[in-house]
Amino acid sequence: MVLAKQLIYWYLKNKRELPWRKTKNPYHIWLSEIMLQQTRVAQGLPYFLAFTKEFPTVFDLAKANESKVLKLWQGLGYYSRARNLHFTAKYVAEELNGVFPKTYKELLTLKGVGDYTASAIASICYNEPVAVVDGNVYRVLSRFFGIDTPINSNKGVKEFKELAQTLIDTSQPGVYNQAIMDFGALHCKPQNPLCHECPLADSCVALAKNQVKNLPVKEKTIKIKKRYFNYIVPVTPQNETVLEERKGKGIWQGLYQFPLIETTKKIGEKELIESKQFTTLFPKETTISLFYNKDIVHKLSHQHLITRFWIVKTEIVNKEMINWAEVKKHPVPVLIDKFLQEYLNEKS
DNA sequence: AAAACGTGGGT
DNA sequence: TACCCAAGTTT
Repeated sequence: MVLAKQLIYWYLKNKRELPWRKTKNPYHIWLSEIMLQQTRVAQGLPYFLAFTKEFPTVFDLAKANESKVLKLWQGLGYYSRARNLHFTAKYVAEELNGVFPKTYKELLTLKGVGDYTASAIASICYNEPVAVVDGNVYRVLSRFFGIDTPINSNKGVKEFKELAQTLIDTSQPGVYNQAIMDFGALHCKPQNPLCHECPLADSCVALAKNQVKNLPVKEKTIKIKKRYFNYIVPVTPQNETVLEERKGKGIWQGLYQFPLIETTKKIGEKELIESKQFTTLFPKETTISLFYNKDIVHKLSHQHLITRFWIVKTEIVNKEMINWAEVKKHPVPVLIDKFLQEYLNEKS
């Protein structure tokens, strides 16, 4: 296929030197692919280096406890990836003697490994000719072929996967897959693609029809929900506080936070200290103060958390208390980590 | 099978 | 500012 050859030619000239491109070790490839799901290379790179240093083999990762894995993952987001990563590491280490599955089909059975990741690992590590379809591939193909099927519709997913599979260079599928992705990331970018110096300009349908900026098509945007978080930060004379693990469904599962009083609308100090949750937490009198003089709005992909941090000085708390020195050992959301940095800085 | 799941960079 | 979107997967 001409397109494949052109992409590979471009890739060999323009590719980025990345640590996971020096190896076919499936542990490293798997780790990098999980980290890069919905994540830019620049953001994932330091985490890849930290993980490979801390856990040189899948056995090392399997041995760690989940909290340590989450701590190292802290700040990378989509924490289910870290939990699935750890689960799969244990599975591979304990059930498969540390040997990763070698086919697309078997790789798909691993937790956290979907169509894209199975294709990436199978092609890069084992030369299986299975095409990856990530955000870059959707963009490159929709423009090059002028396809306006919404990429997040069932029809689009199927259509693009089938098309991608017909284009793959079966003699070097791993190189081809990385070529089309790097081309999408660096050249056929979402905004300001480099069409004027594009090796595919002659045959690009979107360019010919002046539709580049309209492709790919994505249907419907999610609507953002607002939530109101009041974090209660206990401080005792013994230099203790309280940290709780987030459990069950929802955001930040497995991460830690201060006791949270969530409300559907803004509330003031009076309502807060009269609330049942607050009075239950503190049996003795307290001194309360707001840490920031304005609300912190922490933005997630699909919700805005309007947040206040309340410093509560007290003798005793109706929860398990820990020393402040222990706090930084726990994995916490970025929202909490930012507060901690400023609070501990101010405190010292 | 639509919705949930984080964070940060870019415009 | 607000919105897009980034090497997607799970439920």
